[in-house]
Amino acid sequence: MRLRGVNNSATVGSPMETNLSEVTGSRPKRPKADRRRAPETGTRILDAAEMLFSWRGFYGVSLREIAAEAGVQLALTHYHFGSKESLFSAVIERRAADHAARIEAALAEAKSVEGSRRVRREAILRALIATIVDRALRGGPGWKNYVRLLAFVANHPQEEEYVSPFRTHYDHVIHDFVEALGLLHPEMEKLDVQWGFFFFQAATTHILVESGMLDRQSGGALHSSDLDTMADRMVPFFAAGFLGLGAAD
Amino acid sequence: MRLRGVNNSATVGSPMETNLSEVTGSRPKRPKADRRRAPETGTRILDAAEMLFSWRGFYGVSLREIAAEAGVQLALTHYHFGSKESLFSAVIERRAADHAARIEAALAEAKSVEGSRRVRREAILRALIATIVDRALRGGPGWKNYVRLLAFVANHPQEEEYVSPFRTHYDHVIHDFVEALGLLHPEMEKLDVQWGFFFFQAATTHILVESGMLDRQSGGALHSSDLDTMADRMVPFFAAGFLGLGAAD
DNA sequence: ATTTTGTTTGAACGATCGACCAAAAACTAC
DNA sequence: GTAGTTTTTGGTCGATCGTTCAAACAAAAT
Repeated sequence: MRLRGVNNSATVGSPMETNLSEVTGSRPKRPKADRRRAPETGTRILDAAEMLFSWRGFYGVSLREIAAEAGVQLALTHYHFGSKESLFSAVIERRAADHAARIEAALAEAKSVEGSRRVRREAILRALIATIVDRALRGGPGWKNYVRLLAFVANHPQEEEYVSPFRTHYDHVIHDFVEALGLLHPEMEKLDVQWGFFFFQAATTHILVESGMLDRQSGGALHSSDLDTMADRMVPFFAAGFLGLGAAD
Repeated sequence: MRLRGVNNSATVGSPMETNLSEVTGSRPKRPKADRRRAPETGTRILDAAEMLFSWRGFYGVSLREIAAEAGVQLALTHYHFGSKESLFSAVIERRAADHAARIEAALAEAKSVEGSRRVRREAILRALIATIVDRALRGGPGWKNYVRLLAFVANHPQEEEYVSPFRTHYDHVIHDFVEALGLLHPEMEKLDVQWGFFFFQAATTHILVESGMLDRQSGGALHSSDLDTMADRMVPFFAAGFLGLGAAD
């Protein structure tokens, strides 16, 4: 005879949103240092979900697959994260803030680069692609999946509801890049600056899903997993692209 | 007590693959002109599937949703197309050959354009994007959904099995574009030509899903649905991009 | 040692999934 | 009009979906 309200969110002692745990610490009991009790489960589920979501998207993966991949019981996914959508959000929340901050830091450094307009423009573009590639290749095992998931979601129509956590963390990053490029190019139409960066960002997100199209076309000579080489080619290509939209060089 | 073999594909009188109906006409009965009996059902299902798949992908749509959208019984999807995967393939097969042929025709015309290398390069790039945009905007109601579905699938990892029908129709198109650009630019590394066109194609497919990112960033000044304007900006941008990879101009 | 709290187990629930079928209906051919 | 074929109907199949629960277990706190 349990009351079954509108949404009796998660049973009694569920963790749920341990993300914002360092707010002001107004919890009734549980005084101090308790990081050492559940060393894995939550992380294991996040890792498995991150990997599977990045390949087949939100709809293409079941909680049973995630639990099996993580080697835990199905019910633990609900205990730790409440629902499938919350788990998806948690996967994003784990890295998004750090990722966005790294990109912003790289942009800040790029804005202080001296040199010709071409050099400074390339520095700005490199700040985005190099930071993303760096995380994908040198951020540890989960990061590559996260980057692919980021690209996967960015390529989805805006109508989908589960993409909103991404927008929260990355929209202002994109805005800052457009602003920096606009300041560098007062001679350009503001709309054309937006177009140019949009093309750059579109290519970036598409390529990161490793669709394998490139590998097929080149007969093995090129590999979409060779992200460092790709970044080295993208920067001069898209920097030159701005010339086609009226950028002075 | 029906025999239930490995795959007793579709019950007795199912149409199934009426696509290749103009082969050599070796069917036993059914002599001539019978186009006027089932004016809709199959088409209605295809239209509904095309629309729903383009927004939420293969996994995100159920046959019941498709049937409801088409206003027909669920079982009719199985009767006309056999399975969900076959229906997905049929959606692609309906337009892919025509679409690829239009792009190839535009490329052939572009290759005969006279003028500077810049002019000829822009003509080649325009052949792809303008043809796609033309179908999306002026091809009739279903085409816009098809183009979005095309982009949706192109942005998926190659491991997915249901993307193969797309590859069959479009891989050689991409190859021909790379070849044309390579002939126009003998001074460039062949790999760089591939990179350049890959960036162009990546931006194209990403943008066509109408992720709405552009609309948000520009505060309403730009609309990703304004595809004609986008094509006009893409062509000079990506044509100039090749300069960054060593193209003479 | 006992209570309290947090975590895991194993099993179900109602709903929905793709697939399938026998019978009715609609249509064509004779 | 009757016979034969194609299309539609309404329903069911087993499997799987996300979610939920009571009970068992583990770990701290008292």
